[in-house]
Amino acid sequence: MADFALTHFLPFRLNRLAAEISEGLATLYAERFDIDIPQWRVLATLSSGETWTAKAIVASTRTHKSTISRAVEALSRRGLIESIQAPDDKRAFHLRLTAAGRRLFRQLEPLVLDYERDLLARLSESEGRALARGIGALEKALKLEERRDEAV
Amino acid sequence: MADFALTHFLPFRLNRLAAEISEGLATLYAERFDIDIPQWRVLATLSSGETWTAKAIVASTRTHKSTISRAVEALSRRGLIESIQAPDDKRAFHLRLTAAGRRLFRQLEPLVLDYERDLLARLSESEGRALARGIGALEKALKLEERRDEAV
DNA sequence: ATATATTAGTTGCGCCTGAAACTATATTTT
DNA sequence: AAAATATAGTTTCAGGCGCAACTAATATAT
Repeated sequence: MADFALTHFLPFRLNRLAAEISEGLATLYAERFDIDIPQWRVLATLSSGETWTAKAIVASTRTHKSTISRAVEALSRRGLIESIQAPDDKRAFHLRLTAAGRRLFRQLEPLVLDYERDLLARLSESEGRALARGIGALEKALKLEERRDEAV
Repeated sequence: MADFALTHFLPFRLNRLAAEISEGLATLYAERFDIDIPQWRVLATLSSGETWTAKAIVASTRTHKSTISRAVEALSRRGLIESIQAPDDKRAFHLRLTAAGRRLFRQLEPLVLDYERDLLARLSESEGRALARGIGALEKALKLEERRDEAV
């Protein structure tokens, strides 16, 4: 029987990579801005300036709706996003960054982009391309690609 | 200012992929064997037949020591692994699968290998190679590679 | 029109996790 | 050799998470 090697097993390797990379990044913005991962996802999603419903953020980020709900509440409490009841559906809310939220995101953005850039800089160009190709293929296989039509 | 797109951001993409893939896999073995992810990692690590200390499993899997401690306790309680005090260091324990543990792993192994195979089968050969290359490069950049000298 | 089913978002609850403190043993320093 | 420091593994505790139940509103079926 061939030996099973956890450290060669794709799900484990992806998990370990994601944990390692996320932890570094999350520590970065937690320390300076007291933002956690779900909150970061909401801010980043809203960063384009468009309004999104919680439902659309859930679909786009594949994060549980209770988690998004709590992140939205925390960000609202801090005045970083605002929430306007949808006129056509009183259950739903159009969310968007406030001026303070945009200001915070402008500080956040270079931080996280630098983090990503520094990480990718440790790969050769062709390794970087291979990574992008492999990840894209997996996303396609799992139907995780961006679906613009999900946004409000 | 260039628009920031969370869905193109490497840490997010890795996280989402890992979550999606792990969840499917973990559900698979949770349902049939009542094993959770940390327990799976311990079993898989011990599957070669060698003995490992908890410390070595922690280093190899990059899982928190309290998590490994609890997984080891649960597996011991179920008689799937045994724990022998190290003669040269009374703080440490040499862990290994029992006969029942080996039996369980023999059932588990084809399940998880099929899962991985089915996943990779949705990629073309060259996409699969790109993925392996990209992941390997990231692991190297983060120094996550297997370190055989950490065992025992 | 009314009843039924579905949907957007929230909340209570139990579980898991990691940080930090702790115990027992080993190692290093003085 | 005693004291100080480090290490293997456990445990307590607080925080975060997902599930499932819930509320309020909307859509569908009869």
